[in-house]
Amino acid sequence: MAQKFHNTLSDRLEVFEPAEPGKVRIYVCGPTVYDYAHLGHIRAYVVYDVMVRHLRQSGLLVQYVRNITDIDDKIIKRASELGESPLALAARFTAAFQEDLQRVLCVAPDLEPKVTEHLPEIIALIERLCAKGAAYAADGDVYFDVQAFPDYGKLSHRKVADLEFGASGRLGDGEDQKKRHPADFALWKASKPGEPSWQSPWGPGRPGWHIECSAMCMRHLGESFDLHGGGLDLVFPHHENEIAQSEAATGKPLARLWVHNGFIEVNKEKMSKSLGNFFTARECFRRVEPEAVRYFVLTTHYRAPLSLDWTVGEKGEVTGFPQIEECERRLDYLYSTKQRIASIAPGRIDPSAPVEPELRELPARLSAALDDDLNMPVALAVTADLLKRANDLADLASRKQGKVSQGALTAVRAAFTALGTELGLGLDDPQAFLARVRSRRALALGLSEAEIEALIVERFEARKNRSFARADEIRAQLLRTGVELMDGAEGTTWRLL
RNA sequence: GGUGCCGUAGCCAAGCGGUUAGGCAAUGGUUUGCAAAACCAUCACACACCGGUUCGAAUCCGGUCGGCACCUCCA
Repeated sequence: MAQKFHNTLSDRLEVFEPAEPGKVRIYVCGPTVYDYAHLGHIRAYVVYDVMVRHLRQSGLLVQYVRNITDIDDKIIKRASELGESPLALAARFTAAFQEDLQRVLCVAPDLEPKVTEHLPEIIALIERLCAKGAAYAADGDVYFDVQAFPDYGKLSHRKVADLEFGASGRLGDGEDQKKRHPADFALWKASKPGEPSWQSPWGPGRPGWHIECSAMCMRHLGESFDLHGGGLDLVFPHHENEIAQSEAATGKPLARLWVHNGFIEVNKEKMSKSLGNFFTARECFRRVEPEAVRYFVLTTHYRAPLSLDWTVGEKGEVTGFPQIEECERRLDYLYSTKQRIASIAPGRIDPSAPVEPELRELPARLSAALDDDLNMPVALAVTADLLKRANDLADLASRKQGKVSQGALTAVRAAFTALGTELGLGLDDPQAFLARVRSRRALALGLSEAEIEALIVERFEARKNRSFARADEIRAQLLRTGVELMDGAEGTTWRLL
């Protein structure tokens, strides 16, 4: 089965074929670790996580590299504000980042290289560029000479002549006077006293923003590899510059397929650190299950904008994220369904009954959706179909004399497994997930689980004595506080509205 | 100024030239001591607007309107 992905380089959907059959080498630009990850970061890394999971599920051996940029101007600035050493600050936020991604069930990359561990590679690459005449030193800095690379602009589809220099209003720090051309960018920056620095042929300094990715991806994946990914905002200048400095040095295409994910938007604007309109992953995890955040990312195609809403209280404080809460309810449904399937009694299973062929096709449909430029919303539509069919089976098993086909159950379980391996959904223990969500909601409403349970016991006694009036009174009383009772074959359970 | 993206039924969201995408909400039904959950049905002859191409267009082309992004901080 062939995968198709949108290639930013050609701006078209392309059939994805790894250079080495059966093996895929992927590099995804990781974060600059000067703060906690926000939802935009989570979106990006969940998208590439689904991609990696899907490629692996398709039988490919994937080598997944995602860097950590642990030295940079913003890290230095934040560290000095906090009175912390830049490296300590970076280490702290690296750990937080890894923890956040783990909570949204992202598989760890095979390698997570750090800039500070690749200074020799970075310096060697800059020297190589200088030797080729593609870079020049100026007063302790080294710049890439854009005019020496005729292909400059091929990724972002723009011409150097068309660039509006200073459009973002960030020029004038003195760098432009050292540059031969305004589009030239720093490969190496001389350090100021007190800043972290490394020795180099140009004096003490630190790497520019783009060179580290070129050095690290080529170090770990070779001078040419299959797929390079990142956020849409990295297309220009970051990835354009990566291409320029890598290809100017090697003469080979850096990556064949360039994939970019869209932004999370707030009030139709991009969520970003600079606009200050972001929510950290941690803030969200306090209100919803991390897996619901993951599900939320899957609800929209990865290249389209994903718009985030939230509710506010009287003091203007954030009280919730309705869309993500909705995703949590979908996961509630998913886990309840899984639990229902798991609890079908052996006596209710008919080993010889036939299986609807549609049930067996579910994993293939899931896979086909992802083959098509990682169409996650369609994968969720397949998921909805699975859950409906699974509940149908569970309903059948709970009917008088009802029996379900062993083959159907096997097919449903296989589909659940595919859901976990391809989308990373439903990997938790159903009971644990459902109990956790319920407890958190009860806490948010200020309800005591023990009191609820006590009332359920009282109601059970009332019902046993056929005192339905009292039973209904308890139901109504709990309902007023937001607790809904559900009488099932195995006793009464409850949930929060 | 340059380069792109988006506008789909009450809300969210697929779609890439011809067959019911899907979800949420709402309403009706099956089920239940009463409920909920679950399932079924309806809402759905929707595709910003105006032209054009085509046997056929949400989908292709041209234009208009509205919104957004990038043009050296960004996932």
